[in-house]
Amino acid sequence: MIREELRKLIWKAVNEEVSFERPENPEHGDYSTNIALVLAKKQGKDPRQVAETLVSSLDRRGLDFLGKVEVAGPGFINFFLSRKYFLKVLSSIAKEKEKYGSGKERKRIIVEYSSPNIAKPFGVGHLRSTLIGQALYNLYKFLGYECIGINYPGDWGTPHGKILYQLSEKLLKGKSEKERKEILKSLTPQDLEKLYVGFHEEAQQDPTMEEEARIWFKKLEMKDKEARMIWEHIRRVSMEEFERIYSFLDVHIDYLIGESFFEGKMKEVVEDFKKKGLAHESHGAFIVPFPGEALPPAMLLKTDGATTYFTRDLANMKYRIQRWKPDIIAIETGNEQILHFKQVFSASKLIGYATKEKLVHVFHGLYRTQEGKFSTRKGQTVHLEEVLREAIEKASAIIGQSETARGLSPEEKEKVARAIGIGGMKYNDLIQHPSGDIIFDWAKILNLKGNSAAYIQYTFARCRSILKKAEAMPRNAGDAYEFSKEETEIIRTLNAFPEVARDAAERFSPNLVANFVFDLAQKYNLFYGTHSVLQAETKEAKEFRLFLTQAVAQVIKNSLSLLGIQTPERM
RNA sequence: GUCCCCAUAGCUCAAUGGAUAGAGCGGAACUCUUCUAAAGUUUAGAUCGAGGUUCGACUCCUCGUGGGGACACCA
Repeated sequence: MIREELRKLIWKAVNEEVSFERPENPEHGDYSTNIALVLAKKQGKDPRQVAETLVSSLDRRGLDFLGKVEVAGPGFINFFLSRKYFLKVLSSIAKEKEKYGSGKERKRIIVEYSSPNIAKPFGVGHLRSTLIGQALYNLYKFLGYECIGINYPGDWGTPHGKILYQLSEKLLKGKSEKERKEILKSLTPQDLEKLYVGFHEEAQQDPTMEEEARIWFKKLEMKDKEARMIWEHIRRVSMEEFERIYSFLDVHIDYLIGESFFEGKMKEVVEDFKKKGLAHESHGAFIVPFPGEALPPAMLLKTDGATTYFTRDLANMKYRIQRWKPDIIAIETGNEQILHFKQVFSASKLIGYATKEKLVHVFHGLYRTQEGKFSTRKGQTVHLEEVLREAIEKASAIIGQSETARGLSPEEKEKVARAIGIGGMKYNDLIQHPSGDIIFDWAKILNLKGNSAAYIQYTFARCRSILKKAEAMPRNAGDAYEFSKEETEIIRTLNAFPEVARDAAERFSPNLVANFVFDLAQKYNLFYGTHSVLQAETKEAKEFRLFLTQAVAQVIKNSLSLLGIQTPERM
């Protein structure tokens, strides 16, 4: 990557770490650094002077990617890439194809994401973790990391007492053994949702239900056969539902390790903390303080001796680090868990479960309506499939009118409609930085114009269409051709892709990739409107533009695939 | 009460401390005998407030205002 080369170049000259930016304005070069401003400040000199001196001392031997280097403004040093290098970018893409931009990091990362709750519906809220997590997984894999994706569903804890209570009271009571089996076997996710919502409504009138639920969970913890059997059915029904949704969304998570998995592993954690004197008794509970860290203490054991999710997550950390020895652990959840993970990470380091591992909590904001809160109670949940179905329908309608899709079979059209509908849903989420709340807006998700997945997919299809109509692909981009402003802009953008992928991974921000690919598509569409590829003025121009078009299609595909979005050939 | 997240155009979002704060939607006006008009062009429109640090602040610091969340027996 050029950024690294330039860094080395400056390092050789002044022994300083520098950062580069890619200026929006092409007049400011392809890369720019403010190093002279920083140095001038330190040395009390004139920044432009410092910049000039630095530029003249650069050892440019053998660096044929570099064009002119100039000092501008208050003392920026602007680097322009050479024509030769621009052509090389295109041939690299042609050669490396889906590998263009990828890396060879030999590190290992665990990404925990999705993690829905058993017995609750998979709403739009859970979608965020699934999509962001999957995109991060894809990104790190692309950079060469060995990725371990973990789905950590909430399949344990008092909420499950509620559903156990509901099932046994409402559906199973007074039934014969055979009937009970039948009922459990034919249980649907909708049944579970109804029972769960029903519990909260009824518990308002009858507070004793909460106590009953606790008793049921206690039974489950005590390995009561009956409770266990019902729980397993609930778990199965939920997981089947989730799997169905994952496969619909084209999401694949390597491991399914739920909270229940750590049931037997928490005693050990409590012992570890006791042994090292890192936890103490307080008001009958057992807590871990964080001296000097401005964190409130976290609870390891409740007064009744039961564990908490803090205990569970510590067991989880210990297990993961021992089993996989990762370099990075990234956990994707809602932002309401920020404090919790600060505590878990700190405690993991205190106790020594984690040492050199980089622990990252990637948190996302919640879905909201424009008016305010999204009330998940009382059936206000928006069902994922409802949204998707509508998105797909809308795409179908447009495909029906599309001239170029005319030759497609109904099955193919359906496939394209799905790619567009699901892509739109994913893009709507990933275009935004994870941390903020996200407004649930039907119009925006269903939007097929402007900044949307469909716009980018459409641009890809345009490229593919041109390439198919061209009789032959040129071997290289034609040296003789002097490219235009629009074409230069596209190459500059293509060159940025490997760096964007790295920045997005490093900052855990898939939205950088989404922004990038939209920008690329926009630039190609601008080019498309001003230049003809197949009817180009000269042979050289045609060859160059075909080569460029091919490169754009490839990089759009690489980018969207990082986001988990498909690129149909025609639409 | 303490801590955390957020605040940018009418709406939804961008912008590793950099050069003229970018897009999309919506509004107004245009461009299909021309490789896919799901496109393109033109146009109006914004950094919550007050201080501070800096050559330079949407970005960093302090104090406010507004929205959301967490803070011992829910996860």
